[in-house]
Amino acid sequence: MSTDETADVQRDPLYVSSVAKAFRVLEAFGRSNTDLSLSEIARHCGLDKSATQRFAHTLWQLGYLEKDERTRRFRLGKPVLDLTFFYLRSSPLVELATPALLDLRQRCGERANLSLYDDTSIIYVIRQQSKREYFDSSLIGRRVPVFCSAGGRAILAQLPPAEAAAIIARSDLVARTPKTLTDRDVILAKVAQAREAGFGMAVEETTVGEITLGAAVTNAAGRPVAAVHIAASVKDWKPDAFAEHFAHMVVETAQSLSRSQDHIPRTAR
Amino acid sequence: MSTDETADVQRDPLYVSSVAKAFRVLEAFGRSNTDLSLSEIARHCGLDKSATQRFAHTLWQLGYLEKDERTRRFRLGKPVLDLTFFYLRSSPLVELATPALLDLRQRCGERANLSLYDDTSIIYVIRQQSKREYFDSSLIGRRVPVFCSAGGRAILAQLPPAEAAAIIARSDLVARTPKTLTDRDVILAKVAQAREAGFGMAVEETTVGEITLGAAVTNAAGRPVAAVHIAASVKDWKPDAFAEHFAHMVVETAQSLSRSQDHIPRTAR
DNA sequence: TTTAAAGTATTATAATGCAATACACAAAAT
DNA sequence: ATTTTGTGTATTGCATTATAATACTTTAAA
Repeated sequence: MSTDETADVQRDPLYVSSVAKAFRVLEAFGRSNTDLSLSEIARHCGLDKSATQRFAHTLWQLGYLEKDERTRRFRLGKPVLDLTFFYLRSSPLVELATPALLDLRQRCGERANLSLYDDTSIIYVIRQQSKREYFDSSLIGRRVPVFCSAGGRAILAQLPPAEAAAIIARSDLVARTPKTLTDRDVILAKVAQAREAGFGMAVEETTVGEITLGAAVTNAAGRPVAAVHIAASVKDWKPDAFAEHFAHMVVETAQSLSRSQDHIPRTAR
Repeated sequence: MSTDETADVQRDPLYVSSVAKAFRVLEAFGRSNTDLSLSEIARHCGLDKSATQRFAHTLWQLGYLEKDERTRRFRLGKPVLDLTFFYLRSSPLVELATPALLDLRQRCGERANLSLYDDTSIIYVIRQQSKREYFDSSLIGRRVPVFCSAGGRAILAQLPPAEAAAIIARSDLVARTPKTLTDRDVILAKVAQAREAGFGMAVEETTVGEITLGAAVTNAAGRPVAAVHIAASVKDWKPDAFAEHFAHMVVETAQSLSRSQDHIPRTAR
């Protein structure tokens, strides 16, 4: 992304820059929620007309882009879904968590999720939905910053405090709702609180009207790798009551997944 | 994939073959459900040692592959999940179907799914789960052949008979369970039956113990683009009773999604 | 009808990706 | 211990391949 980084990899004889450009084209579709014309793609990913033409064409040949012959606009192709399937299918954690989250949803009657930890964000990988909700929230692959999510704070709480602080420092502390906490120290206090309690909470910080509660899943080495969390409507639950009713279930589920991480034959992380 | 096809694209001056090789590396992970070593990747995708080395390295730099520094084995990276998110988020059909399927699940108490049609297979994109089930079945991105699935047959039934026959002819008619129908004519009869009834059925043809019922979603031009389907246990339902209870709900949901395809502002297909 | 803008096709140039090869390391096998 | 085999990593000269400029075509707007 940064120019320095680009300079670094230019000295790397194994680095094939064409591949990087192809992915910049695919990633352009993250900046728009509609289909894109060739020149829109070029604008989004900063490639010139020729390069965009060649990579869009190649990706289209491979099926990773679809093209509407009438409007000449591109969209992502269905093979991107295959890659996600391969990812999920090969994850022992996802496999174990699937039935566990279904149980959790049935026991608490609210939406139950598993998210994977990735640097400054968490990514939703399993969603056991119970009620209608905001569309984006229902999708696999959604990223949410750690600093303003219940699961993210639970994860930060399992990291050495210095490391957690570094993650926050590296995060883009932008408010997603009017209630998002964006002050570094206030967030760290919330993380400390999560460390104490064994679970994190966030009230309307990522989505208006939504209250969430999460607990971290750790690997055999004690490092957080994921979070189990549940979400409900602020109309149905006051924060205290929510925690009192459900915290123990969420924590239990997360701990049970953490324990099973030890016995997994395939490589952990 | 075929040698002819490769020859074709070699004459295409816009085709960047490095990109294709990179995707062959990613697709290698579809052939295994564990992580892969460099030489295993090479074997799976038919690239030589050097090429595999360079593309795996590049994909790793980009984050699309993760590498366990201890075992030196690769797995897919989390960014592949982002692409699926971008795909799903930009699909008006997925957006509309999400609440519709949740309703459907709640009304019939069984698992409700939306799958997209792609040539000889359908791909699961929304899953509203209700009970524990076979792990693979719970994942987004799973592909199932049209010839042996309820939704697939419902889709074939909406195509001109000649086209449906061509799809079957092109399909790899391999049995997935002891009960999978693999005879061309028997399958076409099932498709005709689905055309008559307005919905398709399959009993233990893709997964042992599972009975499924599906209806096609068509776009404004009347072409099938997806299928709504439900799945239950053969222990709970005999085929006739299953259809009698639920067929109308599934068909209704599919039709309602088909109708709404007209009014979508963004490009349809 | 003109003008602009976007998409598509072509091509000479050299930079880039290529594959052979050499080196390093580990785990079996002897 | 010592060899052998398989795997991962690093290097490099060569020419294939991707590149980017440009010209052409189509579509949309003025």
